[in-house]
Amino acid sequence: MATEFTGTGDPARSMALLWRTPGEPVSRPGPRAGLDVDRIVAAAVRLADAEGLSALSMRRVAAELGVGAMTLYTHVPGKGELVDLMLDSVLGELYPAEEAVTSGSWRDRLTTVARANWDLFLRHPWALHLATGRPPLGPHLMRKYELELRAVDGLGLSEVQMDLLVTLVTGFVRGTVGGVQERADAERVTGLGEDQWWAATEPYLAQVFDAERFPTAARVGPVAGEELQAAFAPERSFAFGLERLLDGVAALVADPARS
Amino acid sequence: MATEFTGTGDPARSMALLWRTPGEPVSRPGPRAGLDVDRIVAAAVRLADAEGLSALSMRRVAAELGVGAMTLYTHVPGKGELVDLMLDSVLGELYPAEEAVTSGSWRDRLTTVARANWDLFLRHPWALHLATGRPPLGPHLMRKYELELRAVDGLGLSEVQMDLLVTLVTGFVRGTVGGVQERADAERVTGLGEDQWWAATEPYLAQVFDAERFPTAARVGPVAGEELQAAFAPERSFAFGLERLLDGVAALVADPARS
DNA sequence: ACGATCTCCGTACCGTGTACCGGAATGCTC
DNA sequence: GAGCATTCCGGTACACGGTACGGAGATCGT
Repeated sequence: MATEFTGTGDPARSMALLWRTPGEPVSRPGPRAGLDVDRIVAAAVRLADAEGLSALSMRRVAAELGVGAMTLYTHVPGKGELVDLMLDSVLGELYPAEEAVTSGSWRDRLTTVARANWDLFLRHPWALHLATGRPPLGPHLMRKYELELRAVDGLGLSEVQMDLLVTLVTGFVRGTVGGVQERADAERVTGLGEDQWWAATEPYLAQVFDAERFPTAARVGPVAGEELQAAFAPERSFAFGLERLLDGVAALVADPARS
Repeated sequence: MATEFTGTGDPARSMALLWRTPGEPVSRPGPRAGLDVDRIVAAAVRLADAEGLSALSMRRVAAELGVGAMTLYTHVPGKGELVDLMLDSVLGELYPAEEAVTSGSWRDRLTTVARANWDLFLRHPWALHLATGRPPLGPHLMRKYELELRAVDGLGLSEVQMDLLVTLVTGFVRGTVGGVQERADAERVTGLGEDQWWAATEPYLAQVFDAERFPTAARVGPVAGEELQAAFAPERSFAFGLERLLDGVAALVADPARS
């Protein structure tokens, strides 16, 4: 699994691709293209969904499309731009019904935002491993930002507070789903199930673990391990964290001047 | 920058290395080793601190130590185990003064936890890019877990709630510092400063951005961009998020049965 | 002195992103 | 219809990655 950076390509070329700015509309010489950007992006997303970001190589994507590796470079400047396009593409899946983010109580709206991001990361785990310090400013990212801001609009918060709040909620989801996903990824990478890994590790831990040095861990660890290993554990973490977060937001909404 | 997985090696071998279980204490034949695990780990941490996780290759670490690449494999089974050792090693920097996490109000204690994790990730940004679905259960990770649990002990919370809460706070820090760090990383990877990148991108965005479709973004974006681009912006995000989180925790502490 | 055992490491294999260049297909111009 | 600029396609090659393999030399117990 590799971390890819978004926004590593030429900004002009990236923006043109993201917004699908038509090149020359007139008919030009040369053979008709048997391939286009959308098909490449779709194939890359399918591949990354199925086998993870580490399986996403130009050769693999090309093979998936039945073309040579270098053919991709006719349509996409490089892997960096492809990753940008993949991300903006899947962001288009968010909020198919806009009303869900703009109507109801602010608590419901923020829950919708969190849940939507959660689901998206579950569908496309590779998106977690993208470093979006230079986000691909494509149409779907813009729409996402707009709708999430609307979810916190009209609460008497300042513009900066609104931005901070949206970032906080989406960041929380990113962190939480990351913890969940990393366990699943580990299973695929190591080929060992969680229980097998634990069975192989626990005896050695028992040898070195000093319950007198770590009394609280000795007390909490087993209980938490038991309780949070079940299938619904991710839901538990998500729900618990979101409730705390929303309670904190409620305090802010009640008194916006507190921060 | 690559995401590395912790816990990819043989559990038995990994645990023996993490806890530095002595092998055969008697003197054996063969030349004296000119290298040991600690020196390798220290060199690897230095390298990753300075140049990022993507620069961390076995060849580079070996070169740093003035030995051949394959020499490392005499002391460490592979790169996966080396990463485990690196992480547990830097976790040892946390909480040099244990009292800070065990005394004072719970709000102060949790602030200390968050701040300590924040500082650690700033010192060792590569740690953010480790997928810890199978955490290296070394002595320093154990100590970290113990101390962070103590920070939320005695508040009337259940064991599971304690574990969830610690995970929530550290997850929040991870997410927040990630956003900050990714910007700095992007600058190094692309060689473009944030302002240069924005200057190159903004004209294209202006061409395609439709203020009527995205009115809220049009209103909030510029203000937030202005306000949160300054040097202290990371601090702002961190402080804002932590206050919301702690306010939410206060509601839980006041009424532990609510979740 | 011998043999077992250990440290060190050169070579090699496969996989990566992509620069470079040649060959084939196409549509515009004349 | 001929010529040609332009475009698509993809084979080859390079530097770099982790590490399997096996050999050379050092050092100990016997």
